[in-house]
Amino acid sequence: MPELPEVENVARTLRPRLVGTRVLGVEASGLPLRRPVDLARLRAACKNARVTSVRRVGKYLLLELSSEKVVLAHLGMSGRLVFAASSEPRRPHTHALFALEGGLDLRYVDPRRFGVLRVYDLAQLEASPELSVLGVDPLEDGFSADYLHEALAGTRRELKGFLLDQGCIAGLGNIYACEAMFLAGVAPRRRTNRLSRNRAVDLHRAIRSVLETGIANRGTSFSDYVDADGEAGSNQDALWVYGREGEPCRTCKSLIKRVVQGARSTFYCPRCQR
DNA sequence: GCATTACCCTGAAAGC
DNA sequence: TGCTTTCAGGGTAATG
Repeated sequence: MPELPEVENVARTLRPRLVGTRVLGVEASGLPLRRPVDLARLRAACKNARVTSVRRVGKYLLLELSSEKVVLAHLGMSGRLVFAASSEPRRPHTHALFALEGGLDLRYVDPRRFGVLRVYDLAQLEASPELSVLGVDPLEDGFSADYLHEALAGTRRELKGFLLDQGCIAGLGNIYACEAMFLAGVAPRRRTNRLSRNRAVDLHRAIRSVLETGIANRGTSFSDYVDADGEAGSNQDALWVYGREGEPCRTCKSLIKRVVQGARSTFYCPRCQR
């Protein structure tokens, strides 16, 4: 389940082999992802264009091209963007394939098809329906303790729902939201407007910390996630609460609890988080 | 404005 | 063993 750290690692592993490389052609399975894939538009944007940069915004990957177009990709729940030799057989659920010069492919594989693959004009990217609604990226300078405190104070939602809202903070998903709440010592059902400035400072620090740790550990690989080189991450071994229902808290030994909020599981320590 | 629910989808795990 | 059911969840839309 790719969240910000996993997408960041995909971007980092794509860059060395992708930037400066020419795309020779594009193929697609014809099956829709979360939205249909417009193969004609992809081909027109990519054919004989060079990749000029690979960026990440929230959970979105952006491949900028010399054609002044941008390929926007979201990996959904089970999506992978991986390199493969063009001679290598295609794995099942390969929904897009970018043939690169040098005999290499970049392949988009997504069994559950919750992902997104679209093309935008570079000049219109920021106004796209995907990016225009995003809040601040938590690794960017704009994500300060002040920003977070103000955003928390401006609503009275439950904290967990706030953290998952990409319009507030772009890039947190279920795993890192749970981990950040644990590190900050805040209960998932706490109303955001009831959090003091000190608690906001703690939460800000915790969000940065769990994301940076996730990146350093090359992502959390529970089932599907691998980077562009096909390598799994190790952050699943460093989690405090996520997926640990009924197991002892690593800090106080209380049993980790699970509740459902907005149809998503939330894991927390009832003693450490208040 | 916000919470809840359904939906999209497939593979893994659980249940029988 | 083998079949069926349940569950997982990111984002969106509909509903209350």
